[in-house]
Amino acid sequence: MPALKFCILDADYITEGEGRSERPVIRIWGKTREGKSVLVLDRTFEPYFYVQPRDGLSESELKLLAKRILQLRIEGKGPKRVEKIKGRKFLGKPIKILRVIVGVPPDVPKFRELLKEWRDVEEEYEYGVNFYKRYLIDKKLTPMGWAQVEGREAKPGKGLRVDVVFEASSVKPLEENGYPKLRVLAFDLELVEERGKEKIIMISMMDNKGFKKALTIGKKKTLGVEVLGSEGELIKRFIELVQKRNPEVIAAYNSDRFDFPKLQEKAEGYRIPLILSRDGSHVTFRRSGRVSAADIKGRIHIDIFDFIEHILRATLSSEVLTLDMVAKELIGEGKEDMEWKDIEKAWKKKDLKSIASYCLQDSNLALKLADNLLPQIFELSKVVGQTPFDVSRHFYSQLVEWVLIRKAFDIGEIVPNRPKYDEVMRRRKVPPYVGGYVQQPKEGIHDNIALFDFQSLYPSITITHNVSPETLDCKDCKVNERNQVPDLKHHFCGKHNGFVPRVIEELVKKRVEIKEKLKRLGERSFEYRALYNRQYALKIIANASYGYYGYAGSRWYSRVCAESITSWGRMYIKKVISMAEKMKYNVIYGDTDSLFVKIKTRKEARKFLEKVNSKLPGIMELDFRDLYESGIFVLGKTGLAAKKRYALIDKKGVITIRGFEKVRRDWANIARDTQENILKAILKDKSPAKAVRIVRRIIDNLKKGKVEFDDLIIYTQLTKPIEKYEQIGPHVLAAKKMRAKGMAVHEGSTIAYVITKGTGSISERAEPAEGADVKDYDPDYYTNNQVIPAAMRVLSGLGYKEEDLLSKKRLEQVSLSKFVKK
DNA sequence: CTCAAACGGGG
DNA sequence: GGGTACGTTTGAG
Repeated sequence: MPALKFCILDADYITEGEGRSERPVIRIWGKTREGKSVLVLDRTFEPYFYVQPRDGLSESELKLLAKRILQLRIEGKGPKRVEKIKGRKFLGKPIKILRVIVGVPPDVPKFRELLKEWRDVEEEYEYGVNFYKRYLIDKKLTPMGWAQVEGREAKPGKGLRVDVVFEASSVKPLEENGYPKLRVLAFDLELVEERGKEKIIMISMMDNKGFKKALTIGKKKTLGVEVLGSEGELIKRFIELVQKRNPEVIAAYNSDRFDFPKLQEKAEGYRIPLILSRDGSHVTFRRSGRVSAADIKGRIHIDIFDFIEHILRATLSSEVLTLDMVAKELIGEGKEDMEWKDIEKAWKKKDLKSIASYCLQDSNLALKLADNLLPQIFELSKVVGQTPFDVSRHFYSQLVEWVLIRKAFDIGEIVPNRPKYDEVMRRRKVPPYVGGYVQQPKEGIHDNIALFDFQSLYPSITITHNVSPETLDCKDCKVNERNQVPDLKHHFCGKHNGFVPRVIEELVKKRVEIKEKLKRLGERSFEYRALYNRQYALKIIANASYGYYGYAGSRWYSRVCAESITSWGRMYIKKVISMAEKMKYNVIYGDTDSLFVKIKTRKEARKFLEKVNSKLPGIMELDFRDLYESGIFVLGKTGLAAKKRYALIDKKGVITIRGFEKVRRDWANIARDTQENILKAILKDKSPAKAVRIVRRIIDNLKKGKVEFDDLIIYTQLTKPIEKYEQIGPHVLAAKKMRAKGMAVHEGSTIAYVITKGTGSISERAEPAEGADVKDYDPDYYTNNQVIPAAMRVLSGLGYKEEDLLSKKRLEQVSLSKFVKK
């Protein structure tokens, strides 16, 4: 029988036929080693879900139940079969279960709905697993892994842009490494507002085969830019070029929420079919979480921002996830300065060259980021067993969940249901349990700091102490065999390995193996990069497993498990801190699984590490991160629960900031700029006194009216029609005033306003920026609600009070020596 | 104190 | 397209 080897890139399903004969077709999109694009069609897989009968049902009653299910009808159509399944378990205990096989995927929730209230039905399971995900799991297929399809080759039908179509009789996973070279195309849009309407003025594209293009609208020919006659023409040309370049991956930055919705809206308006797919279908939007993801059949649309927001954010030192900051950190290359409004100015001046260079720069960065991140996304796909499209949009909790679901299938465990809405709410309302241990920072500026942290503290605890919902408070092991939780009256079984610890242990073991292999490989090799990314994927999933126990939407939710893990965590970090102190080291700050210690040399740091690790049990291990020249540590707002707020400078002068940059766009520029300047004064000039002087000068300027009007404007969006607001915030009242003046404001408008002097609430004193008089602004508001809160985030930790910023009297000489602790 | 609403990324 | 899926902060009341 003809067979073909290919790498799985994406999967989905369609249906064929109608009524009773309607059936699903699984489609797997892939690529061969030789570079041929493949579409595999599998008609052999059927949708199903599980039904658990009421406890204590006799054999004959069970048969009757199965028969009754089989007799259900939806529009004359019944389930295909009902099977009694043996050997399944639920949370470790044997369970009686029926499997209901239906015609097409949408029948699953319909039939479930019909039988869920029945007296003889206890519960239904696995009705919420997407059909194509179900297929990948049941067939043990892994995206970005290889598979062999057997069956018959078919002609690509009309409108199918693939080299080979294969009708499968079977698809089996293969143990092979690597993946084919993929063509990646990045793009970017520029829009301006013209007469109150948004308009796409440019689209740039770039791919990893050297293709580069900027498209714009106009009449005049411009060097290096292709000029189209209208916005519609522009979009059509973009579609044409995408199809011509025929990429496997389409990447952009924030394209789920911005570029594709805009393209879709415009294309619809002009009645242009937005067909970028390989099967002739339009771009569709799939809800995933709170975002709609733009889906292009046969190609992988990766929104780089989504992946960074969900997964990479935690490892980035930047807290601002703009393309500029992210690119600077990941590829060492940022954007040229061009403020958002400058694009509009350039457009009015017909300065196409500037816009094109800006737009191409964005495509270029998106392409480089894709080049950098795709290998990580692909490894995540392999570990989780879900498509790159999906894993790049998942949260940590979802990654963990899919790993667990896959494993559950492999060992015959029925997957617990997602909690219902009420249950999620109940879980959220429960008072929080004690988290990680925080050793209050010794506030101020410190020199010579070494950072240590536990490598995977929580996963290590989960494995070492067998923390799992079904091993909790077991009755079948002796007291001295148990894993007793330090601060709680709970224990975990010492005899039988729990489901979750088993899965996590597998991840950790694989990671250890890979790390061993890495030691023998040159850092430059392709294999090294791939394996490095694999171990990283394993690490982040293992680390997220703890959070999954405490996540309100979890299928394997267990507050006690989460609580127990943090309890052990506190025990271990306290142990390390007290060891450090016994060795006469000064511990500046400790948080959950990390500690900052005053240590001068790397050698000394290593020595300290060795001593500590020799005293830790099992797989618990402390790591040495880095040595820093100096840093400032600041207490959180409450003073009690210290937040993670510190800034460090390493030996090369690179600044790491945590927890300060939280000033958002609905703040006035004056607050944002002030905060930035005082951080610079402290870290670069090491002068808190200078920082205070900066704030005082700004406050003084505010009083004297020596400020730029633009720096006072606050931008807030109307997210619903004005009439629908219950809470009338400042921007809502400003919008009403605008409307009264005959200006067009509607849902989605961004309202620019300033707060003026006078009486009444802040909202009542909000005036639209356009038409407001510079002289009318309220210096007190800008001082107390903008500049001071922004400044105090940094300065409170250095011992300053609000009064210090406000007082006119000369501040006593604050020298660096007061803060630098040698 | 609670509740509603906004932000993020993009332009 | 197989229910729902973020986490944090500000201002009003």
